[in-house]
Amino acid sequence: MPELPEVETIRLLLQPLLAGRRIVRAFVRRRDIVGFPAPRGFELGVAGRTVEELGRRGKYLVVRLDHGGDLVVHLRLSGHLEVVGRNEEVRYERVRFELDNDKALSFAEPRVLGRVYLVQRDKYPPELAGMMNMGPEPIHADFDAVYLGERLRGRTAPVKNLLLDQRIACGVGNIYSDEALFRAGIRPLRRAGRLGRAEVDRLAQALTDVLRDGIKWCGTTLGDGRYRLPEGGAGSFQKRLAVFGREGERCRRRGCEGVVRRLRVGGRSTHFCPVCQK
DNA sequence: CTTGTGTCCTGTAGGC
DNA sequence: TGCCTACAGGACACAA
Repeated sequence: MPELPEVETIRLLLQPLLAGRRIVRAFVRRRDIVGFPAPRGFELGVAGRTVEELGRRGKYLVVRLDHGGDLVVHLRLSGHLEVVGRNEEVRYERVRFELDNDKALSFAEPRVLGRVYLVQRDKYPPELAGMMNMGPEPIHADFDAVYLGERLRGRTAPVKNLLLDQRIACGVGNIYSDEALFRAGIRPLRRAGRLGRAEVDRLAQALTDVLRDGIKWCGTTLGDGRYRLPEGGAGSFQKRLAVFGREGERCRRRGCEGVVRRLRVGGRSTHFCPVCQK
């Protein structure tokens, strides 16, 4: 569910609630949610640590602890972080971190696909290889059309697939890839290596823009409301989606008669306007 | 190395 | 109402 803008929003809102707080102890309520180390070691390693600040890398949230520890969280499709009252119960809660102020940080994950890790900052284990091999952040300056062109050159896979590859551009998921392709006027099934220079330019810019817009509007809360802000509110980028989830509806571009179509690309539901995208 | 496909796990929506 | 299937914001392990 959460892509870069959602994780960044969570980071920004959680930061003031957690920074400087001590985690009194941790309860693992579902063992396979802990990616590293073993659940018992995770609980013991977290207990007593103080949160220094919150960081993010792609879709990973990094809670920096004192003594050089990083509590790394990946929300995958349905994970959710929330600060709640100490006695408040949370549905689908998998890990609970008791804080020193009668509140608790709750990690809920109905599908149990998300993971938490406790690692030393200078020594990430192989379980987090995906994070180590991640490409640049599309919202930063080291991501540009020259870089993207290099990575797409010679590739025959559909461009949509490569946008989802975190080694190329981290933080991009199913929603924002569709939206970026729409803004760039490129069909998702186009072979990545066949894009022209102007198209790559537009795509790089569109990725940067759409992720920044997503952050600006606090992310995308779809109908099921699975992504919520840590205080419970909703994001608002869903109101600005051009194609994602709009199959059969009219294209948003002024004067365009196109109807949004949906197809399956690399097993993922994919949306585009057949008029605006070539 | 690249690519496509299946799998992980659970809940929910929609068809019959 | 109840059963069954398909699908879901992600990432990997594979096979070809």
